[in-house]
Amino acid sequence: MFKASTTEEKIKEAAKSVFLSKGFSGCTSREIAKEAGMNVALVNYYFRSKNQLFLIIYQTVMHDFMLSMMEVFSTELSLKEKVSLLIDREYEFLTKHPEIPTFVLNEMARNKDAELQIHETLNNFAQTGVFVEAANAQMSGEMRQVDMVSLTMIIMANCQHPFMARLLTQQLHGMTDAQYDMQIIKHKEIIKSMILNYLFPKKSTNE
Amino acid sequence: MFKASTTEEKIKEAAKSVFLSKGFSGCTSREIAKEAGMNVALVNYYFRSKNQLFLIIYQTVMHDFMLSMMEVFSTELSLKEKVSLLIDREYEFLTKHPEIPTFVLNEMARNKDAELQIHETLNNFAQTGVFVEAANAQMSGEMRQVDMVSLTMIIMANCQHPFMARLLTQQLHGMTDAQYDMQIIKHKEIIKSMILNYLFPKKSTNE
DNA sequence: ATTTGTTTTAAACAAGCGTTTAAAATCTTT
DNA sequence: AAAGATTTTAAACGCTTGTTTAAAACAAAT
Repeated sequence: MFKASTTEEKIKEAAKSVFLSKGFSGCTSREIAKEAGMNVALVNYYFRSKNQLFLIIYQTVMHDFMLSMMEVFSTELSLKEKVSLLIDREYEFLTKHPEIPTFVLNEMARNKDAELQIHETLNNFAQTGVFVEAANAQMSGEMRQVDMVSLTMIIMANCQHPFMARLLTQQLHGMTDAQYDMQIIKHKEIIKSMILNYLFPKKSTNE
Repeated sequence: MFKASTTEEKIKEAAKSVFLSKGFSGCTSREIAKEAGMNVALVNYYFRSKNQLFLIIYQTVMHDFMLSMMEVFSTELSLKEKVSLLIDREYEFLTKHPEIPTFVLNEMARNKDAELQIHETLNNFAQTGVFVEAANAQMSGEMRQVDMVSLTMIIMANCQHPFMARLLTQQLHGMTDAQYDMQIIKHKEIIKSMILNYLFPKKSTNE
């Protein structure tokens, strides 16, 4: 695997790695410079300050994060298939980047009134038309009457939380890393059927 | 409401409040002292160091957190009723202490190989006999065949995540604090029926 | 009232922080 | 090869960090 060539990319890579694992308050400028294999001053020569560098990293991470949740909505599948595919993609993404949800939520909490907003990604979300699609599916009776907020919460919770609470759950059940990796694969199928059974119940009595 | 009387309790209260909202790396000793209305030296006079004080706070918080998840298991209810009551209690607890899950998971990640373990609480968990109870319920066909790890994960995810991802979800859907508070009340009932429907499905064809 | 012990404070400590400066090293252009 | 511009470094800046010291304020006991 080829690593970054330019100095600027080296810094970004190092910063992303360190920020993701320790958070903004949990690391130092010198730690990032060391990870990038260079002087502290050079980091600031390219990015002016720790905070400026952080903002750039945060934006790219946030963008990837939101994109992973949204690209499914642009497909031509049925709503039920979309939900199923969304869960698959989320687990795939979070297996590669398990620290991202914790990182995003922590930094949003640290920087409440500041520039860590998500307006553009939010607009893209609305433009996919998935809201209208869900409303129609509920009207026709295909889908259970669940508001979009709770729908979002259910999917996010059951996808993200297993990766966020990994340490606690492993300790709680005395599991090794490998065991937990396998558990996650099993768990994905469980929550998928739980969610789909709930959202798209089989008609029982009438019709 | 009466506040703490002794100096030691004042420090503990202040430390708990600051640690919970900002985490260990996100706050300073002087900030805790200020919150307690006193000098920095006095905090160290009672607790020797920032880390020592933190460990005491972490233990009490962790204890409360685990207790909130476990006390339901000691009741004499059926397994289905236990799950239902557990969700109620979790939402009740997390409404009062919404920062605790994030705090616990963050500090576990920061202090991986260190003294933030949970062995005693873990033993109590096994002693409630809920594992045996679940195994029996699965054998008799009363409960779906879901391993205890996934069962734990499902409940934790759907209870804790709405409180952990509050800021993100509010921004995503443009909700006020009051709106989100109401959403949580609605959401609790939704995930309760989703989880119970899944774990204890109504027999359809045979019998 | 004076002594003794405890609690609280102001001030200082070395170390580490984010950031800047100025000089060295390297690359570009002529 | 020399000059100029760019990249990288070592060293320092002032400030904040966690922690300690020594003295002040207070309480209790003789």
